[in-house]
Amino acid sequence: MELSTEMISEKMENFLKLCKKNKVKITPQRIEIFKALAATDEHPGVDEIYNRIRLIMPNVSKDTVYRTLALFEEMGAAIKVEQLCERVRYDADVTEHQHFLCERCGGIKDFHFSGLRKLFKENDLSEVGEVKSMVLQLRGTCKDCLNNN
Amino acid sequence: MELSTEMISEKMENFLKLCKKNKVKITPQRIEIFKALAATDEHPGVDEIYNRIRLIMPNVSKDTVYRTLALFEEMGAAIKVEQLCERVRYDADVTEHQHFLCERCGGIKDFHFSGLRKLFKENDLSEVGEVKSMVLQLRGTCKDCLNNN
DNA sequence: TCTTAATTAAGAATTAATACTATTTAGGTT
DNA sequence: AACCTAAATAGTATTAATTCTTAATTAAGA
Repeated sequence: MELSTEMISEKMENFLKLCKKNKVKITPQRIEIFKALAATDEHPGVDEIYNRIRLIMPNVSKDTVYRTLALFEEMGAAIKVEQLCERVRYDADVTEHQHFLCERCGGIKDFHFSGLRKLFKENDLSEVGEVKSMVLQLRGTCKDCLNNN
Repeated sequence: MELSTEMISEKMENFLKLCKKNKVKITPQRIEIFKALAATDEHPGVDEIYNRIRLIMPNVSKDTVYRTLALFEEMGAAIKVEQLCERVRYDADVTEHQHFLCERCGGIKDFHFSGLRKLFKENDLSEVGEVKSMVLQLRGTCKDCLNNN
């Protein structure tokens, strides 16, 4: 679903303010990339943005798209859809539990979060679709890292 | 933290049963890889397993480690730590919301889940560490896919 | 022991993401 | 309005995770 023009221009104004606040140069590339991102609710990836931008600016490099999107996140103009774990990692514990990722040491600790199922029943998700699984992950600093510092 | 020997051999027995149940051949590589995985609670990645196995079997290929871990997941002998999103994706909506990933079309829909903060207060996570952020993602089939089929 | 489909090692191929470098440009300053 | 400089960009190279290919090996049932 594409968003309305008014909606987008409002977002664009806000974006330009954010750029000035952050002393970030307003370039045609940045404007087009933001416009492409703000015009959709499809949570596009780098390639989708890149392909769209190339129609208007045939010479943008993919590197620019990567850099620009990362910049938008830093500025608070966009968020990255959570990738909970950069690399594939495995766990021989197949019972139900949740994962805590330590941002300092990169380790993962298991924990049990109670009340999730109950909460799940209380929220009506039929408008979204048929939910098959749910993932809850936490991030922060693990106890070991807190103690060793 | 390494797990106790009894613990591991119990897991190993269960693993061998699973192999037979799934008509999967029991190879020395699979045994060693499972042993390495079951012996730790560190949620190792492919490289960690690979390096450990090479000490015992200097010729295993990384490809075998990849294949074997994926097989373990299929068999139900291990789980993959949730990677919520294979590729980087962005969202211009920076307000608090959750994501629903459609397994059929690959799309992402936004939704709002209420009661999370309350639940968060009710769970004591001080034993794990200092929590800075929390991610809740759902997976399933989105409404559009359900309707178009 | 024999047979065969499954598994493997080794290395090539693929692909997302990042880094490098020479060139260009936004935007403050004359 | 032209000028200056740090920031940004295009184009290309590189890195690193994962997957694929192929020929050789092997587990396990007959």
